Order: sequence, then C-alpha cells, then structure tokens
Amino acid sequence: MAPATARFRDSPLLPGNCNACPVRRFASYSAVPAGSLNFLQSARAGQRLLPPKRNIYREEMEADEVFTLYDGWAFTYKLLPDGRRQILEFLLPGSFIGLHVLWFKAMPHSVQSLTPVSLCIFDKEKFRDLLRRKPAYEWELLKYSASRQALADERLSDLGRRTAKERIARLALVLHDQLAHRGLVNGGSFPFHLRQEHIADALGLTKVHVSRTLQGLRHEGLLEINRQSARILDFRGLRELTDYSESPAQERV
Amino acid sequence: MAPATARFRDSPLLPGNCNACPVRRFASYSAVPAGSLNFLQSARAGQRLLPPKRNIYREEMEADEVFTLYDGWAFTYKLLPDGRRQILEFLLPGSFIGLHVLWFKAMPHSVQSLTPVSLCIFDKEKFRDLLRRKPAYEWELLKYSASRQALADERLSDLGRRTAKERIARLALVLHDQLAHRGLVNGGSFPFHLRQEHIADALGLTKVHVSRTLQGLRHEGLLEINRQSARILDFRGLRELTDYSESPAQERV
DNA sequence: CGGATTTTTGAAAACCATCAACGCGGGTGG
DNA sequence: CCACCCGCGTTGATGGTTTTCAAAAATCCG
Repeated sequence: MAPATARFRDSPLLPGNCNACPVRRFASYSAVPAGSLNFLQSARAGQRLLPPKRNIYREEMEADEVFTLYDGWAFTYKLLPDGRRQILEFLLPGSFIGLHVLWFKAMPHSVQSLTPVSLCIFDKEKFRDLLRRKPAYEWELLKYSASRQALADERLSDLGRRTAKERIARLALVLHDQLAHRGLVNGGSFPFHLRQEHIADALGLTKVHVSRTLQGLRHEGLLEINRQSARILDFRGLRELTDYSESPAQERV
Repeated sequence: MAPATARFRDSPLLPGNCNACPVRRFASYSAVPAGSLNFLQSARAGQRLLPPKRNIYREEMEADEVFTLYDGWAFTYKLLPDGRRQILEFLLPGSFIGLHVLWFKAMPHSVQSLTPVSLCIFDKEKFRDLLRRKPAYEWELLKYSASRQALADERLSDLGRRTAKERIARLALVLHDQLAHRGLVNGGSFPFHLRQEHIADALGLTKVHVSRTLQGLRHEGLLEINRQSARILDFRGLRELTDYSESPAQERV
C-alpha cells in the first residue's frame, strides 16, 4: 500500500518558512512585516496533511494546537443531538483556525476538512506567547476576527431573512469573491468543492431543495454549479436578485 | 420643555471613573487590573444618553467613536433593501460596541437602542492607541470577540436548523443566563425589553408566528413572556426541548 | 380619554421538508 | 474489462411549518 501522503499530490509540502509562505497575504497576519516573521516561525510546530472528511477539532473537546489552513478547503460546524448539522463557515487557504482554544477549554464547534488539506500547526501556548510578546500579530488577529464577524453577520441575514434562491446565489458570490482575491477565478468559473449537502447544511435547507433551487438558477441562466466547479453566468442578474454589493463590508478598509 | 435627560430617570449618570464602574466585570476589559484603568480613563470622551429606538451606528456609514454600553438594552441589525430586518445580537450592559470602526470605514451593521441607554464614549483613535500601547486591553478584547463568536455560532444553528419553538425557547434561556450573571433574575423571571417583533427579527420568523408560538409555550407551562418581563416556568422541560447546556460554550474557560 | 403601538385571531397560500424511488458516474474488485 | 457498489444528484407526491393578508382586540402613553 502506498504511503498515506501519496493521496495528497495536490497538497504541496509546506515551505516551513513563513517568509516564503504563499498564503501569507490571505492570512490574519498578512500585514505583519516580513522581517518579524521569525517569531511566527518559532511558534510553528510543523505541518499536518489530512484527507477529506477528517476532523481538525471536535465540538466540546479541548485542544492544544491552533492552525493556519495552508491548502485545501475546510468548514466549521455544529451538530444537534438528533443529527441535524449546521455549517457555520467555509475555510479557504490562509484561514486561521482555533481562535477559541487560546482561552476556552471547550471548542464551540467542530472543524472538518472538505478536500485534502494541509495545516500549519502552532502550539497553543507558544502562540499565546507570540501574541503577547508581539502585539502586531495580536492586532492583526483582532482585525481578522472583526472581518470574520462581518461575514457571519451576512450569513445570519441570509438564514433569517432570505429565500433559498437568494441564499444560494449569495453563497456562490461570496466564494467567487474570496477565490477571485486568490486569483483562482477564470471567466466567472472557479473550483468548487462543496456537495449539495454542504450547501444545504450551511444555508439551513435540505439537499433536495438545494438540488431543485440549483436547477432553477441554472435554467434562468444565472449560476451553474456542478461537482468540480461553479460558474457565475450572469453577474448583473445575480446582484439584483441578491442585493450583493461588489466590495463586501469586511474588506472596505 | 424639560431637558432631554429628564426622560432617562432609569439611566443613572456614569461615574466617570472606570475603577468604580459597576459594569466593568461584564465588559471586555473585565480582567484588566484595576490599577491600569487610568489608561482606559484617558481614552474616554464622555458619555451619551439616548432614548429607545435611536441609532448608535448606521450600516454602511463611517464612525469615529466606539462605546461601552453602560446601561440599557440595544441590538445590532441589518436591513435588506425591501425592508426585511435581521437582528444579529442583543446587547446588554457591559457590551463593547463598534469593534469594526477600529479598522473599517463602513459599518457592517446598524446598532439601535431598545430601552433608554447610556453609553461610555471612546474616541476611535485614542482607543486604538490604548490597545496598541496596552496589550492587556487588546488581549481581553480579542478574547471577548472570540466569546461573542461562539454566541453567534449558536444563533446561526438556531436559524438554520431549529424550529420556531426551539429558537424562542433558546433565546429566552440565553437572556436568562446573561441576566442571571448580572444578578437580575428572580426566581426564573427577569426583565425583558423585546417586543414580539424583535424576537421575530432576531430569529428569522414573523411576528404573527412568534405570537402563536409564544402562546404554545405558555400553554405547555414552559415559558411566559409579556411586555415587561419573562419567566422560565419549567427549566427541565425547556432544556430537553432545546438541547441547551447549562454553561454555554463561550463561558467554559 | 384618544391615538398609536403591540398582540391576537382567522383563513388561505407559499415555501420548504419529508419520504421514497430512480438514475448517474466514478472507483473497486473480480 | 466488465460488473457491481456507493456516493451523489434528481424527480415526484404529499404534508407541515411558517408566511401572508386582513382585521379586531388589548395595551400603552401622553
């Protein structure tokens, strides 16, 4: 049998050098001057490669590591006792994972890989020290936390006050913009690693209804999502359907 | 005509002295040693009293002040172009208001007073300086932000995956616990300043349905909410209905 | 007391969920 | 190389939760 890592051809090995890190500009510490990255480096406890559907954290459990998502997609979620699942957030490369473990014993949500994933690992205590000794990192993390909160605000409005069609259209636009920012969009189409069930669990719908709604959007020539990729067919149409502003609030600095 | 402040008999004047501040233990900087509160003091730009239904921030607008809610209730919300409203969070005394303005030009949501409210005002630039010069404050604010995020996670699960009855019951339990923490609960009953429409807009329902669901909960002897106060009638019943854990995640340190 | 706000009630319809079955495609093993 | 299986998406029929619209009753406030 092939070594476990053989399954991860798409997950390049981490450079082990924060200065050279290609996802640094999407990370929370993107504004920290490259010169002081050796402090970050010293908190690094290595890397980890995971296949899809593996838990990085589990709700209610304690943890002693925090992470930066180096490559691949993941998501945070909560499970109800009867099996209902709510996906809270999709995580793309550069995402900081585990803010909570810096203070709290029990994780408020689980985190799971969606694709093969590579993680940059930091020891919890060392990361705490880093933040306390280098306030520039702390400052950036606080800003990062504020910007994620703005995204959460929008998602909450989606679930509370928008129709299935609007929710799905907006999710596509958000992912589009986040991937465009990383240079991964090509003429409106971009890699898309969610199953319809993920869309359903993120947007408070059933997978059956997601399937039907997706077909509606396709037939109206607005949006096309299949197994591997998504494509925005009609930006204008989607924008007026969804009241989606071009520059999301959390990026208007 | 009486001076504007005459309407606010219930809003005691602020002490103007952070050491003596009675809401300090609920505020983000609760763990900052009392000795270094003079730094906080120096960033203070005074106080402000507002009647109910006044906006503290408005979505999309720029601001140059941040606040601590000293007394009264408020809430954050977003408005859709067609008038639909989503309430994101209810704010109780001690809440820090305006994290976003420290970095971003456009507020991601509006904030409005629910009752007469008194605010502790900080100049944005001075508060930024405070955070940068006194990392203890920054650290506490980051922790505070993480704990609010855990609350947002629960609310998102409510909207995405729970029924109207579960949502309302959980909202009551959350407010109960927050007020109990402040010593404002008396035998299961506590002050309650939301109209049914606020509950509806917070939980993604219509006010008509909230009215009907509230009657259901009352008839089942679980929960009673009227204009001034709420009362938990059956903790056990509510807990098993809602899967609500006694110590919410954000407080399990 | 009078006007505005809030809550309640009723009937009908919309949106989405549920249940169940079928189809499609990619990977695996024979 | 083909058959099979499994994960995923599709389709249809039906039902339930919640919405919408409209109006009346109750409460608050000046």
